[in-house]
Amino acid sequence: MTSEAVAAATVRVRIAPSPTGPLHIGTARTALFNYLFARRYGGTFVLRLEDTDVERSTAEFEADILAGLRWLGLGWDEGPGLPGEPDQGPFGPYRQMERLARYKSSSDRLLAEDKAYYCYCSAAELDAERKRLEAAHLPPRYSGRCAHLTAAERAAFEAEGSRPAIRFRIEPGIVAFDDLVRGHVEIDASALGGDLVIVRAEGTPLYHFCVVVDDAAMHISHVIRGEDHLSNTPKHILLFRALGEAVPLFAHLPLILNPDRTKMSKRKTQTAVDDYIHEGFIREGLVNYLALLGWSTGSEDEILGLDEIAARFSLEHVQKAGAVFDRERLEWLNGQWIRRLAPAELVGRLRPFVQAEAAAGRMDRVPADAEIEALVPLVQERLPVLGAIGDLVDFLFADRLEVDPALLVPKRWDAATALGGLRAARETVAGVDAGGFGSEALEADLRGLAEAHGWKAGDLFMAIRVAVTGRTATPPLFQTLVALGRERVLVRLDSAIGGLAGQTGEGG
RNA sequence: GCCGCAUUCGUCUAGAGGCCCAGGACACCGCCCUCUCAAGGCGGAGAUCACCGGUUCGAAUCCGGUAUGCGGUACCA
Repeated sequence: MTSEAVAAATVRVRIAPSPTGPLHIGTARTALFNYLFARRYGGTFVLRLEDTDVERSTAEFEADILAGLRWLGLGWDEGPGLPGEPDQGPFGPYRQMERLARYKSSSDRLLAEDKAYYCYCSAAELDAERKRLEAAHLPPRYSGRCAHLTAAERAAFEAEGSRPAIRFRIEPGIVAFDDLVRGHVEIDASALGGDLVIVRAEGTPLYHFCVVVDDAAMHISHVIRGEDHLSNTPKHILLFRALGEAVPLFAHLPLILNPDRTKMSKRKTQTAVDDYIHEGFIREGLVNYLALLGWSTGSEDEILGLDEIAARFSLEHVQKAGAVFDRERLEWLNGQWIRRLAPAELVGRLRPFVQAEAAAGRMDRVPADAEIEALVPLVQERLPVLGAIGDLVDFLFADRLEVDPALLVPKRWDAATALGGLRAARETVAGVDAGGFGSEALEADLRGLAEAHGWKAGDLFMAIRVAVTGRTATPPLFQTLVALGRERVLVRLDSAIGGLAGQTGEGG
């Protein structure tokens, strides 16, 4: 579709998650594409909760989904309000369980027009029928047994106390539509499995029915959703027509895949947006990555913020084939965005992760924001995710350090050399008074020390690094020493010397 | 089984008949930088554009078929 054609129409799109689980990466991406489409063409982005699966829907999942979408920055123009608050928008309510009367009146109308009928078949009967067809290698399909019941037959079922479901008549014919991503699609209605249940015997309406009633009522112009709904689209089109409603345009997005190229699932890939948030992925990184999963700018630009993406977005560059979720690429992009954060901003984002380190006992106190900000230059380019902060700085805020004596001995050294090196380093550090305890002075002195003994500076530095941090990979050593402070450096060097001396059998 | 959709480096992708013996990014490998880890720079390897036929002077790009994969096929969404 050309952008002019889109602009000519009033764009109204929606995301319609079911609160039957935490916000899923796939839902987040579908929401993102809808949001982008609305932003790009000056349209309205609607949020609707599809909570008719009462068994599995919960208020907690609902809260998680709304919070996740907000966290991503995907604000909606119309949708349900917070608990106790009114819904926003002229076409509410936006929770399907609050719209039951509307589905009822729509199904009544279909019934009155004989476009739908009552079906008394039991679950057991339908199951047996399906099994029989399967065994005969035939596609499962409703027989239509209740399609033309007489009033007397109906009365008999009612007398038995059996409660009917409502089925929508699927008339024969070819259903065709022009998908904005896939082009022209045609499906023979005979392949749809027969007349479709739209209301359960127990009285609640089913997804395929609600989605159509609501998309019509909410004047949705473009249905942008996952490819898993492509095969269901003819059912929806038939329902729109039966209801006398305008059929919206459809755009089916490629699926997000597991590494084995099956539809992304919890079993094989981490799917909850929450889990990514807790690992320290930031919204900029996640949004950027998700936008590039199945869409491209058409150019080689790829590090883009939400606003830039919205300005460039169009369905024309949406990919047709499924896309494997690549966590490494997500991490890279996330790191790119972390590096772009202003220091004060990064401190704010880091705070919860630092607090979690303390809560987990890996730090003995929670550092103040100013302390974290002082460390930003040392850590900012070393964080693929915010959660990596602990490994980088926890030794600075831990009273006691566990040091593996084996790590104190650099590869080219033996234990005795390491011991000598650490003792000499201890003396050198002790020789720098508190006033002159800066990274340049320390580096100059320690390099001088290494040279005087004929040691490779890197070896000496590694021994010191392990002694004061317990780790072999850390931020730059001299700045780390300064951050630690003279006294603690001396204490830790002493402790390492003691440990190593014990190892080598030598007295302190 | 039936119906539908898809198929460019391991992965995400650029590509709309000649600019492509296919470009970028992640990952991988080297080198540089370097106190470690990163980051950054430079370079490398990696795709007979699923396959087969056709159209055309010329096809990754158009057409047909085949294969493979995935999705759908519920009184789930």
